[in-house]
Amino acid sequence: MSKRRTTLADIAEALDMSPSTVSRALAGHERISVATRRTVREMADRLKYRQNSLAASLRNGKTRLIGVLMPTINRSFFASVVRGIEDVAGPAGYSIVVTQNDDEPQKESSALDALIRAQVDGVIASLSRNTTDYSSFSELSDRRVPLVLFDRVSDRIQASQVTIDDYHGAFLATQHLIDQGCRYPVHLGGPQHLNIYQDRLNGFREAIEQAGLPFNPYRQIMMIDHTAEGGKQAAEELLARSDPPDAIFSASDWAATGAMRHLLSKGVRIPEDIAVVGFANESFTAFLEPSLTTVEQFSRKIGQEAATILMQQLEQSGTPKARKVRLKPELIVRRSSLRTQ
Amino acid sequence: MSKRRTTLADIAEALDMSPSTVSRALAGHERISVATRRTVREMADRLKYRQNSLAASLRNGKTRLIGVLMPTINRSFFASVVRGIEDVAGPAGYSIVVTQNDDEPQKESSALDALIRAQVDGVIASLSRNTTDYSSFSELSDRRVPLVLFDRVSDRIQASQVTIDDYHGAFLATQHLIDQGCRYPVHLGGPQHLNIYQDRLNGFREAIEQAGLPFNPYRQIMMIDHTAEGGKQAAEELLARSDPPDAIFSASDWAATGAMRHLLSKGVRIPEDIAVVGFANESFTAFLEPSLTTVEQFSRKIGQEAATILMQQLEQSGTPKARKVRLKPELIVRRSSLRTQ
DNA sequence: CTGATTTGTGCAAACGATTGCACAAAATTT
DNA sequence: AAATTTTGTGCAATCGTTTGCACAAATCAG
Repeated sequence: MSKRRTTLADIAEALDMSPSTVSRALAGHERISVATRRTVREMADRLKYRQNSLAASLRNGKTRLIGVLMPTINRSFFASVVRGIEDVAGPAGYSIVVTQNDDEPQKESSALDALIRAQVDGVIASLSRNTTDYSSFSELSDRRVPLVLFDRVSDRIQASQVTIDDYHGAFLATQHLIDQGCRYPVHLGGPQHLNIYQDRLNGFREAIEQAGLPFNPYRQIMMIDHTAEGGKQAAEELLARSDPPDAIFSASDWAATGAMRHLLSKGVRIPEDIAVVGFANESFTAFLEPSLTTVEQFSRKIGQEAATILMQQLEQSGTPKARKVRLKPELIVRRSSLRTQ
Repeated sequence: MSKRRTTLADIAEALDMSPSTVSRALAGHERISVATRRTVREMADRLKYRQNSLAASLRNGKTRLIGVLMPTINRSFFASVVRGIEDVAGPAGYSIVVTQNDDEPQKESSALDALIRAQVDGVIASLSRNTTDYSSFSELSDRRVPLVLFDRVSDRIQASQVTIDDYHGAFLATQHLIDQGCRYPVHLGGPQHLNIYQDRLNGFREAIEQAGLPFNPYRQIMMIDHTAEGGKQAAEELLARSDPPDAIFSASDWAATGAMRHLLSKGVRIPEDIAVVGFANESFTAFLEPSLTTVEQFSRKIGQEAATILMQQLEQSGTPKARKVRLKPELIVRRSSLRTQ
């Protein structure tokens, strides 16, 4: 059997021409006669030739590989983003190398290392929860590898950004709760060094203040772990208060779900006693009982945007102008917050 | 600025030695004196050298890249599998290239093409729903690229396989329903040319027959689209019957969820009137009302197993012995099926 | 029919890392 | 002190493609 894979040289030999001609013929170079092009293509087919992109990349400095770095692929938001990236990058002839940081800065930098070694043409990344040292990223810009950040971004890194307007989403959600007659909403927030959680909190506060309602940050903001369990614990704590809230706006669907389950198990009526709104529009939220009002953040679209921007930066050589795109989120009103008829 | 990235030659020049020595020093070659090794490593650090794996791969024929091909990454099962693959492959120094087939055979073969061109060392794949032509896969074996199939596999492709025992999972689920006193369960099945759906159906049938209950395939098996909507439609149809079932075993959690919502909205009590069991243990199923009994298929574990097998085949050169691993699923009993106290 | 283009192809040098072979210097043995 | 082994390093080829330059043959203009 032919142990070695067929190369340009093999085709050349079979056709008694030089590898250069074969290369050009396959590339559709204009100076190669149509006849030769056909012959070469046929022989290439017959020999099942596949370009060795390693060699090609080495030669021309482009791999058509794009690196993706995210906390974990294993969560619907991020998986959707990858999907969105693929939507755009795939048809453009790019392949995707996925790496994860597990919210550990150390894994982040080793993942970036791997991507650099793989000579990816560009990188799309969301920061780890604990990233404080941005030097790993500066290595990218040193090497002129275009970078697009999404969701968890930082202005301290020189890069394009794709985010959703978390502030606006939170504002809409809170305003909606107030519209429904809630007067004392509580926000389940996340780590404030991440812009997304900060923005959601700000939108929450702003909506309350604009409505002229009293606002007590100590009573109306809880920092929690954004899991179902974290939501449950928060709900427990809230119910134990002498003045439980009449609404909960969670920065995540998971915590909202956990809270909701606990409240229901304690006989609290949703939304009559306490209205609940989540964030992310996880696919299952429509099927909860009651169905959960939440904020759609168009994760797939985020990936598409990020990839589009990256593609642009890759095509136009030399122009590094960082772009910032901010998508508008959308409030999805469902039963968990719908008090009025 | 240094436009060009630093290469071995740069380090060699700075240290006034040959690239060969530098290469060996970095690789920790024993014949290089410890002193030289140190000097070289320090200079490499100072110059921020990163190996160009393209060049290295081209030279030694290994890319330390593994290709993953699946219907869509955008579904929790597959995202988890990727996670599992990463768990094993990452620490072993491999990077992952993700491609999708969207259940279209044509995309499947072009994805494989891309992987071949990228010279991946091995491939982990789940077949597209409609794969009938296996020639794209035979190109892999022609090129001696090890292949591990998972979940949706085919014996017509020469490759290792990692699956879960769908038959057993379905059997357990159905047996449980019978234990709970159900006498007339209906199965919501999927496309029978996929082994997984076939196995689930067989497990269902077998459990009924072993229990000595009557079994009418025309009344007790429905082929549906496995989405929430598909489940809802199935439920509608079942309720319209003169003899509605007393249990539903769905081949997916999504259909089970859709069915459950519809049943509840029509005043059917779950599990008293109709017990429901799903398949997959999607993360949200614990939070449905009632919480959904389902079958855990250890998706992350599947990925880990597949990667482990692939790693083995990559390390031991020349031994192609295909392995088949079949994981045991686990029944997760929750309220949607728990009739007895 | 001569000189200027155009057309079609080949040569050879990259791209960056690795490695078999060679060989000098140092260390060891006799 | 000579012979042998060990240690440390360099030379040069190689992996498979691409491409600037060169050049012959064919075509065209005058």
